[in-house]
Amino acid sequence: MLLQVDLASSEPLYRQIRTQIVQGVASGELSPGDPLPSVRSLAGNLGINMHTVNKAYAVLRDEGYVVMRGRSGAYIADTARTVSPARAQEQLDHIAGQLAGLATEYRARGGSEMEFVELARVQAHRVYGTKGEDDAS
Amino acid sequence: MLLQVDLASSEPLYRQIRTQIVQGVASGELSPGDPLPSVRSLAGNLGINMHTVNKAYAVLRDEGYVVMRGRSGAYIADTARTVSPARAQEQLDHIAGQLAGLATEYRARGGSEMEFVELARVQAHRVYGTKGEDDAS
DNA sequence: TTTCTGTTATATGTGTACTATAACAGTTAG
DNA sequence: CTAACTGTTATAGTACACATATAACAGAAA
Repeated sequence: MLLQVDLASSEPLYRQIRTQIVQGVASGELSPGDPLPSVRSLAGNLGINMHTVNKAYAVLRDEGYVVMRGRSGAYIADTARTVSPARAQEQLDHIAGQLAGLATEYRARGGSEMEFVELARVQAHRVYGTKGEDDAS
Repeated sequence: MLLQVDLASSEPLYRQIRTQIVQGVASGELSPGDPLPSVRSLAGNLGINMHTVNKAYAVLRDEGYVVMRGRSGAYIADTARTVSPARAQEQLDHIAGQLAGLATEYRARGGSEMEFVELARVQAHRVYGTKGEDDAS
């Protein structure tokens, strides 16, 4: 798992790190139990401050993506068991709200409903087409 | 077109105003040629500063949603003719990127590709089901 | 010409992001 | 048990975005 940050980006550094970890989980490159580098070592490698990495880890912890184990450090969590049902619902509602917002923007541009759904389908296929080692329960 | 802002929200005021105008365009409540209130009067009605409204209008102008006409004020633009092809492509790429990001978040939660597309379809239907007085060229 | 439009300039206060130094409690390798 | 390393918290400083406030400007229209 190679992490990197773009200092010139308008996206906050801690957000970039958080997103890359989530991408790793989504692609299957990171699995439950996998260890994350320590906040100090990662900060050193990226050339940024320790607290910036710590904030990214804290966000991932609050979102249920990561669990902390004392000195052992941070590990990828089993999201299905770590995240509370209420929190999971919040996150799903958030994604749904975002989708509605994008649909609104798309419609304001004059795009049709069918075109938007098709665009979503294409993007989803791109994302899910990456290293899909997932089981279908 | 009734505009309102939430001072307690984490979303910037100028962004709230911008989004509501776009929503009006999407729903058909606002059509090309419709006038917008002056920055001073709207600021007065909302109880906020003139520059905050002015920033919202400037963003809408840059995005092609609004055109200015000297003293007459601001009017809803004909987005199809006002927005340059290059700018339109940028905006579409932005929406596609956002969709990919949401798909990634969804997959990291353990959701399937089919479920995500279905969620997008439902949200799109909600958005497009609102006052659809659009023509189908 | 007068009035109103959006626009720009400058200044102030607040909140977030990032950095820097320092110390702390918990866990674990030795 | 002890020393070392983990994430965590506290405090402080800088930089930038957001919102406010006051002021003035150029352009278009009543």
